[in-house]
Formats: sequence, C-alpha cells, structure tokens
Amino acid sequence: MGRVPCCDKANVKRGPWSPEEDAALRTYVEKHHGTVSNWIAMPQKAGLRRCGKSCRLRWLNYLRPDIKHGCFTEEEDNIICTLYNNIGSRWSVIASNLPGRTDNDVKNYWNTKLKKKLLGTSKNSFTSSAPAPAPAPVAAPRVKTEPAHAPADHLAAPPPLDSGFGFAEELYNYHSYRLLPELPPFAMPPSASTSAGDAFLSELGIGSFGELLGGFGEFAPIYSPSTSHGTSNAQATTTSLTHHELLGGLMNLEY
DNA sequence: AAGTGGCTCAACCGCATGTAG
DNA sequence: CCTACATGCGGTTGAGCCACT
Repeated sequence: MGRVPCCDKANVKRGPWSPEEDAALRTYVEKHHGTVSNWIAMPQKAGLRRCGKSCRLRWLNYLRPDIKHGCFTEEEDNIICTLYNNIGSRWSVIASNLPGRTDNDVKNYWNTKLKKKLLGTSKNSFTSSAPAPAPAPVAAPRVKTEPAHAPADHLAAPPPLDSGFGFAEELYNYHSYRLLPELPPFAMPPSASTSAGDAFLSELGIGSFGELLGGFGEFAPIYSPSTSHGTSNAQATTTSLTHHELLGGLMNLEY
C-alpha cells in the first residue's frame, strides 16, 4: 500500500504553466480575495487541469501580487546568511524576514549563489559588513518546541570578530557561538533604549521583535507582541519588557 | 556554427504537521 | 483518542539558457 496520491496524476497537467493557466488561477484567487479555502478542490472550480498543490505553489511562488522578483540586495544576503547560521535551512522562516521573497526563492538563491559565495576561496568573497560564514547547521526539526540554537557542532568554527561588523551582526554572532572564550564581552550601548532596539531591528531588516524572537524559540514564552505588532514601538505586553530588557536578556541567557 | 558543460529557477516529490470529524 | 485528509515545507529534478571552446 503506497501513499494516497493528492490528485489523479493521469488527469492533471504537469510542467510549466501557460499564460492562460496563470490567468485562470489569478482570476480565481483574486475573485476569492486572495484566499483559497481548499486548494485540492480549487483546480476543478477554476477550470484548471492541475494538481491543487501545484496551483498553490504557483500562486505563492509566482503569481502573488506582493512577490518581489529580481536580484537580492546585499542587506538581504546578510539577513539570509545570519539566519542560516542560526537556524539552518528553515527557508520559510528566513523568507518571512524578507518581504516579498518566497522560501523557494531564498532556497534557490542560497543553493545557487550564496553558498558558493560563502565557500569561495577568496577571503573577501563575502561582503565586508556580513558575518563570516559558519559551518551550516543541520536544519532544525519542524516542530513548534524546537531547540532554538543550532547544534553543538555549530560551535566548531566561530566567525572571527570583525571590527566592520555592526551591532546587529555582533549580537547575532554572540548568540550563535555562545560566547566562545576568545570573544570579548559584548558591550551593551550605555544609552540602549527602545530606539536602540529599533535601530538594531532596522539594521537586521526585521520589522518587529516578534519576528526576531521567532527565530529564538526559547524566548517566545517571554515575549508577546502588543497590538501594535509591526510598529517600531512594539513591546512585550505580557511582561512589560522593553527592547532594552529583551536585548539584555537575549545577551545574558545561557552565557 | 556547433557542441558541451555549467547555471538558474520553476516545478515536482514526499514527508511532517495541523485539523476536522 | 483515532483516522483521514489538507496544507506546509525542504530537498531534488530537469528544461532552458548562456558562456565558452
């Protein structure tokens, strides 16, 4: 007994999508205000001879109106590398930090360009402001209670401290490599405040602390975004923690 | 101009997870 | 609680394109 197929493979079209199919899919989804309640039933309703999963993928990765196509910026490179160092190949999580990018896009970009860039022989092959490449962590299991940190072998080769690193990169490295003895203590700016936290997030290209902490599973329980989630003033309402306190906690926990 | 080897990226596959009944 | 089904996700494939010889 094999798996139950998600569709009748003999009667569905496969391969590249035609402009007519794209139009039919786009029309259907837009008619339903961008949400499809049942992708399996959707192709028949839209008059498409496609697998529902294929339709969903086509919409999410290509037809969605907010998709950003084209070259990745250096800032996006940095975010991808930083998050990959921390959480491994969890492309959907990484993509969620890059507005307009899909997990497939990020994955393809990593596999075809970034990985080579990082593994390149030139010591300057990576951008000067980016964290140095670390051994790729094994992808964390896709469970909600996953360990937040990369596995221990991740500690084998920490990135060198580079004076060119910004606050954000240093904090991430600090987190990623568990304060190896050779790393000097990370100094919190004396004037650290909500605005410092905002600047930190802005530097990472992350919209809210909730997004940041989403990558650090064990911090999630102490943080609950306020109703102003996504704004620069988001705070941890359940604990009344400020950005400053969260940053402090982020740096002190486990170290 | 033709051959070929590498690269890109859309699409597919199958497993994991979520959820409704 | 169990089962079946839908959805989400990461890994992989292969057609088409391009640069090089």
